Amino acid sequence: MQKLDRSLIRGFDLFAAMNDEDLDAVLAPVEVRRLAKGDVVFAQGDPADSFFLLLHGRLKVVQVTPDGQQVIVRFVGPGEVYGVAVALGRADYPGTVRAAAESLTLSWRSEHWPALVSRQPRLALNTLQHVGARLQEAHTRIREMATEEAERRVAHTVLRLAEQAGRPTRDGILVDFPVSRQDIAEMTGTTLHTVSRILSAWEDRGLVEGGRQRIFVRAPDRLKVLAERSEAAG
Amino acid sequence: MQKLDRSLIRGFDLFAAMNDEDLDAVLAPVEVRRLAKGDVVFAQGDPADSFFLLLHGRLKVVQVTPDGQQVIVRFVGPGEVYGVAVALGRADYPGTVRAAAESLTLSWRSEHWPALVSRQPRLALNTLQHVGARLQEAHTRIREMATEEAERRVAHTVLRLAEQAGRPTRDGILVDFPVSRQDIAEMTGTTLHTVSRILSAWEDRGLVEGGRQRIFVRAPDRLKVLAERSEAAG
DNA sequence: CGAGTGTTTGAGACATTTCAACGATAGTGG
DNA sequence: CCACTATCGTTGAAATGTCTCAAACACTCG
Repeated sequence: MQKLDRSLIRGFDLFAAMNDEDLDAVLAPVEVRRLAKGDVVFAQGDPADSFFLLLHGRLKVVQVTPDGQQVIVRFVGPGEVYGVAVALGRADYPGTVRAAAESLTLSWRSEHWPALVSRQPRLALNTLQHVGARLQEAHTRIREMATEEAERRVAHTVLRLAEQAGRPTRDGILVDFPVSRQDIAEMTGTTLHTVSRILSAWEDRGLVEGGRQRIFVRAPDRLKVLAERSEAAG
Repeated sequence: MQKLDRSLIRGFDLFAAMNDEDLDAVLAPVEVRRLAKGDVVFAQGDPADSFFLLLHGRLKVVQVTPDGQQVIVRFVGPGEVYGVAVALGRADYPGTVRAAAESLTLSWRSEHWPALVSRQPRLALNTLQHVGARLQEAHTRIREMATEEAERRVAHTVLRLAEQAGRPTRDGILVDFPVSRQDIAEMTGTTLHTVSRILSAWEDRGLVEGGRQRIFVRAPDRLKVLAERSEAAG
C-alpha cells in the first residue's frame, strides 16, 4: 500500500465529477499492486473479497469450462473496473483475471463497497452504465456467434481489438499488447488453426500483417467491409 | 393510466424493502399497458423514452442483423425490468420487445429515472444486480456457443427455459408459454432444422415431448446429464 | 545453441447447414 | 362445421465450413 495522488484516477470516467474530498475518501482504503505479465489477480471461483480498477496495462478475463476449454470474456484496459462481483450480488468471481502485459491496478476490499456507494451515489450509476456497456458488447458477441461465419467473427474481433487497444501508425493500426492466434480463437469460438488460416489469407491480400502474438491492421476499411458483407471484399 | 395498488409490485425484488410512501412516489408516474400476443412494446433503434416492468406474461427480446436474421436476446418474465436503456446510458433501444403471450406491463417515462433513483438509491443498486445477472447469463451463453455442439447448447437452453418458465407437472416440466423450434434455434445459434432433429431424437429416447410451440421435459435429470457430458447419455 | 512456445499448412473426418418436399396443426371465414 | 390457408414441424440428401489430427516451421528466450 502506498500514497496515491488524486490525479492518478481523476481522469477516469468512474470518478469524473467528484470533488477532492470525496475522491480522498474513495482513495483512502485503496491498495495498489504491480502485475507482471502472466500474474493472476484472482481466479474463477475465488471468494469475491475485492473489486478493482486498472490504472495501466492490459488484463485478460477468461472462463474455463469443466472440461478445460478456455473462453476469453474480455480484455480490461486502463480506467476500467473489474472484479465487481460484489456490486452484482455475487459471492465469488465468475472468471479468472490474468495480466496480458505489465500492469498496475488498484483494489478495494469488498466491505467498502456499501460505504463508498452511499457516500458517492454516482458510483453506482457509473458502474451501472459500465456494466450496461459490457452487457451490450456481450450481446453483440452472441449475435455474431449465432449468425456469422468464422471469418467475419474474426474480422469483427480484430477490429474491436484495434479500436480498444490500437496504436495508430503511419500505415495501419497496431494492437499494442500481445495477442496470440489462440487468444483470438478463444474470443471467437473457433480454433487457432482456423484463425491462423484466416489471418494468413488476409495477409496475402494485404489486409493485415501477422507475427508472433502481434496483429497489425494495414487496411481497416477493407477489413470493415469484409466484416459487414457476407461475401468477401476484393 | 389507471389507479394501481401497491400490492401489485410489492412482491418484486426491485421494490423490496421500500416503505409505502416511497412506493407511492415510484408508482405515481407509472403507466399500465395490456399486451396481446405479438404486440410490440418498442422496436430496435427507437428512442429510449421509457423503461418498463413486466407484471404478468412473457416477452421476447430480439435483435435483428442488417441482413434480417433474428437472434433472441432473452425472455422477460414477471417482476423483471426491461428497456432500461436510459439507466445504461443509451439513447435508443438495442433490441425489439414483443409479447410472447398475453401480458401486462408497467412503464415510466425515462425522464423520471434520475428522480426515482435519487429518491430511492436502492433502485440503482437493485438494477445493477439485475443487469449483473443478465451479464452473467450472457457470458454463459457465449461460453456455450464457443465450446459446445448444437445438441448440448439446445439441452442447456431447454433446461433454462424449464427453470425460468416451467410449470411442474406430475411427470415432467412444461414450459408455460409458446416456444417454437425457430425460437430455440435463435437462442442457440443453429437452424430450426437442427433443433427439430435434436428434439425428435430426444422424443424417441423419452427425454422430452414435442408439439406445436410446446416443450414438455419428461426427464430433466437425464437431459442435465446430456447437457454436461460431451457424450450422449443412454 | 537448444528448448519451448507460437504459427503455418495439409488432408481427412464430421457436424451442421442448405435445399427441398411433405405433413401436421391451429386459426379463419364462408 | 368444414374447407382453406398460414404457420409450424418433420425428414431426407447433398453441400460445405470448420474441426481434428498430424507434421513441420519460426521465432524468442535463457
